[in-house]
Amino acid sequence: MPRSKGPAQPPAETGPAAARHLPEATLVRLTQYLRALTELRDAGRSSASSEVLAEAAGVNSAILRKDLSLLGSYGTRGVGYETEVLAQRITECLGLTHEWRVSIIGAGNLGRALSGYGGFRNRGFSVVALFDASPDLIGRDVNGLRVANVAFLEDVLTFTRTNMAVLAVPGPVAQELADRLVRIGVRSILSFAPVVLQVPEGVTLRKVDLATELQILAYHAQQAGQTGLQRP
Amino acid sequence: MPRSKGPAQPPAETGPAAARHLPEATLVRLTQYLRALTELRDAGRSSASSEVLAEAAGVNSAILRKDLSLLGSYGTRGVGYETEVLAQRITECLGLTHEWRVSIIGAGNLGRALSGYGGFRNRGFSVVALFDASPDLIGRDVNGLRVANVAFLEDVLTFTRTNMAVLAVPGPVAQELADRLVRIGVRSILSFAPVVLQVPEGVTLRKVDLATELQILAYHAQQAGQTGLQRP
DNA sequence: TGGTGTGAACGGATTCACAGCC
DNA sequence: GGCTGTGAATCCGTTCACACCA
Repeated sequence: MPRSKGPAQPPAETGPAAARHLPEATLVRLTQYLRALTELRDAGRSSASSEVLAEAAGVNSAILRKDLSLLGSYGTRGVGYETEVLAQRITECLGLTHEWRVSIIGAGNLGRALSGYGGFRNRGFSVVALFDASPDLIGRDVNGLRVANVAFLEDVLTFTRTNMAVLAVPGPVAQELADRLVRIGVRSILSFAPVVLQVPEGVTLRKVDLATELQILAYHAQQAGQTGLQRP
Repeated sequence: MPRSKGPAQPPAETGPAAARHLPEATLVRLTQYLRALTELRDAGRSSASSEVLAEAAGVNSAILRKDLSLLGSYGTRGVGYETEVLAQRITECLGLTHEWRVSIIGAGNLGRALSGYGGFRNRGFSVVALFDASPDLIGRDVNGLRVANVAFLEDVLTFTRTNMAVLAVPGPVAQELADRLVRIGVRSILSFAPVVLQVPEGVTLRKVDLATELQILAYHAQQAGQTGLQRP
């Protein structure tokens, strides 16, 4: 579509590239669309309308169309979106065609849970190493991985060509480990440690905080005056 | 709502209550301020400026002052905020003075990790039950809790007076369990299952999706052209 | 003087509504 | 007729800048 002006078209982009900068909120939803598309396709649907797809992804259809329009025109008016084509397009956009090699630092309960999480392998992520500092854990087999000594972190990250790391360690040692990760060249870190981490520009850090999640639930429950089980 | 105009002042609120409706983004930061305040207080600081506090919480000071102003005036001009007083105020606002009784559904790696997570107990959450469907797990002791049979979910939730639940179960059974939780009266659910869950109005559902987090990291890494370790 | 509290400006994201295409 | 794609309007959240106060 030869859009005249408006929100700055990427000037004559070749191929199906486009999508320079996707808003964070859109990114989150794209991953949901991707899952919904996979389910619909596996259920034998070759196409779906924005209404159906939005329902499956748990969002409203207006925002879905808006999001998808950022990737370019991949729907057919009067019909909908081809599940296969669109899934492929989103996969490309998210950078999931590349193989991501993930190391998990910390082989406690959480680290072990993550290393066995099936949702990773399905989506282009391989867990290539699992580290701990405890002699009780080092050398043990966890989900087919041998727990490595975190003293050799740098060597193993290099050897395994790790390009993404998950921090599942206690708060007090998290910053120190993040520093080591950054120094050896890891630029993408997901942290479960309940502390504020400082990383230099150019490193992407995401945080998941379990206590925060419960605290926010508590706020909403309190707001609604729900202090116990609410029989209907 | 008869909103007159402007940013709608709560008309003449009595007592230190106020704070009808805190924005979601503010809630997330309040939990960060709370942690930062606890650390500062434990380090012996009885007061801190917005600048210091923001630094400790990993945000900028303007948004911190804005957030805190929503709770009422708790700072002293020229001085800052009293750590003790402010921590108490935030604790109240978030509804953390009440005791929250959490049941965890699913005693796999993730469920076990969560049941042992120290960050909960410290913040007014007690894990009161842990469930699973597998005969291999039922009856086993995990972090001082006996794994209960999920067949008796309703009875145990009632007995333990559970008012918050965490779903750490495989996707395919998550909706069914969410339905049972809702039916028995649970109104606050945190789900780790990688599926879209439907819950009725009045039930607060939060989702943590590990695959989504990695996918978003992948996007940013790809944007920056980082496909391997980046030596400095 | 130093630092809070807050209107006002700004920017980003969501919703609305419909033109345009199949 | 049905559904996408998208301007316009709206809502929400952040940043700015400064009046005001201890």
